[in-house]
Amino acid sequence: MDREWNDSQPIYRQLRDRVVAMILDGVLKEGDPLPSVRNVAAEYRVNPLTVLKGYQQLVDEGLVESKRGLGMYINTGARNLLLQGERRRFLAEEWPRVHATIQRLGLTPQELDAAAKRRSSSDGAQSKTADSKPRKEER
Amino acid sequence: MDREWNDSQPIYRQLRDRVVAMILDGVLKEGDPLPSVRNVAAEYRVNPLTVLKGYQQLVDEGLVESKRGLGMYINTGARNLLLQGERRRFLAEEWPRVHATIQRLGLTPQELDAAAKRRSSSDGAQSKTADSKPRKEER
DNA sequence: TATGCTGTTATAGCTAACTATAACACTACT
DNA sequence: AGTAGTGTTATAGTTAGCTATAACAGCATA
Repeated sequence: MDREWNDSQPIYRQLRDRVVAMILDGVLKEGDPLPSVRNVAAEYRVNPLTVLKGYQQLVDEGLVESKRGLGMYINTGARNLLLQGERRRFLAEEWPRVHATIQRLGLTPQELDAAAKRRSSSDGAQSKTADSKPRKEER
Repeated sequence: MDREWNDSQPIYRQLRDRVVAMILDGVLKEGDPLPSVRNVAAEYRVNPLTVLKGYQQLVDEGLVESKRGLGMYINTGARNLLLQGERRRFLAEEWPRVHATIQRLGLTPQELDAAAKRRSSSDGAQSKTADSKPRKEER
């Protein structure tokens, strides 16, 4: 399990995204309870408030419901709501930027496919990158 | 012209990314000066320090060189260095995540193509005119 | 020398994100 | 009633990002 956090985005946002991914992947089904705030906080060594903030986003989006003393439960229709909303957001905001980058770098479908497969394993070694230029060290 | 900033990333990072894009697109060529810190700050209504921070990243990456009293100039070999580095970073870090999202949402190539096209109209960075502000271009 | 453009540094203040610690409120189960 | 699990709120402190304002330092040219 990933215990690491991407430095380019707030933790609570990444937390929200992970739950979303789990719902879309069917790991968490409608009616299921989310992992408890305290559990997640302990597991990932993060402040409970941070976890709560991520969960609250999901509540605000109408995806989960909070039952005090019980837990937070995934609403019925959550997955469908996500498939609509996330698709729209991705196509309108994220994909155009990514697409432009792909064009800019001149990446081929072959390269992209290869990189996508390599995903599950942690890519430790990249051998082929030739750093031809000596780096400057002024400061 | 985009005066808007993406809320999901710090401005200085986005600024750095824009310059990188302009280098890759050939809008800025090696040896060219970057738009001055003060100009950019005024144009985008942003603090000069924020601009400087973005530019400093480029210096740290060995892409541009700073000449006090003159300006910041794109190093020779910058474009090549970028094509290497950005490709590696994108394939290793960004693409796997994006690819997973595409899979998860069940997006088809048709939908992706359509969304990609809808973007270039509002983007404008591809045209040859680098700047709306008339700049001195002698060196 | 004076002006006007560059990059750079210094102070100080604001907000968002995250943290630590603690307490409160509710529910289920024994 | 007691306990242990939930979510929730309160207080307070740290850091990163951004801002405003001002000054300092180097280069080119009239």
